[in-house]
Amino acid sequence: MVFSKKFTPEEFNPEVIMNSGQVFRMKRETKGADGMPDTYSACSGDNDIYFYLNTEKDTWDFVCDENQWDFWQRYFDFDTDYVAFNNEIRKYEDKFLKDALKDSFGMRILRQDLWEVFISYVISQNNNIPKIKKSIQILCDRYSDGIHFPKAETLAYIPETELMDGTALGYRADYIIGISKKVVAGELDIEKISKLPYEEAYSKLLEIKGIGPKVANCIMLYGFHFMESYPIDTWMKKIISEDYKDYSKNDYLDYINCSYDGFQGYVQQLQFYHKRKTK
DNA sequence: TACCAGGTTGACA
DNA sequence: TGTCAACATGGT
Repeated sequence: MVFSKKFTPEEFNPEVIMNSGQVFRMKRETKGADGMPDTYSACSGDNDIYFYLNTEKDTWDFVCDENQWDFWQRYFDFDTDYVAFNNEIRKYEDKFLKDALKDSFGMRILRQDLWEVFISYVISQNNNIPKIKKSIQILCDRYSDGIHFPKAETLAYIPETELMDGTALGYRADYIIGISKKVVAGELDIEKISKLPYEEAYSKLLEIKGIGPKVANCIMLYGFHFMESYPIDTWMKKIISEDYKDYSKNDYLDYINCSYDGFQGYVQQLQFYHKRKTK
């Protein structure tokens, strides 16, 4: 079934979203040839969708099972007004952030499948985005149907040597197996953690081997949708030292938390995207 | 060819 | 509590 929605470019831009480092398996399937529009695809849990800009009606047309539409509206966070966030950002004299905003019109923070986010960000540690995408796709090809993400029940029983072989996962394979085993054994309930208050969820995540502060923050933001999470990776460190030279690290974080309370994670996403694009 | 990449762990001061 | 080498591996 097709569901149409009208968006300004400031409200929705899949090109920006899928290249922002928050999601590793949203794809542009066709590079619109012969007057056909670019078509994008996404998959989350057991749900699948594709979508494209309908230039005749000037709508974004989403094609998915009728009973999955609610899921996808939540996934894309369509209930949240990102233009309101942008208007808050415009109030401040922050040149880097304003440039970042212009550069990333249509950014949104997705509500992704918790399990996939968990494993994806364990894979992301000390890694680069093309290689993260590659490893994840190999997992999907080898241990699922090539489209959906492998289940914990599958990953838990793969020998470490096998999981390291040809996947480029390296030492992270051990973490993935460990986490999968805990889920299967019922010792780790990700859904339950996602419903805890911020601080409690964060410290629960840090108890898990393979998850440190950065990965925990990413899971909090991209999985649990705690919009106040502000993951700091090598790029964000670069931004703080190069583009906010006048601040000490603590002063900088105070500035972010005070000025953009409740959507720090969105601000971070704009900054991250912009910095990588203009490197 | 070195250095880097959406870092974390465990050891040691 | 803070610092630091080690960790696998492909991208740049």
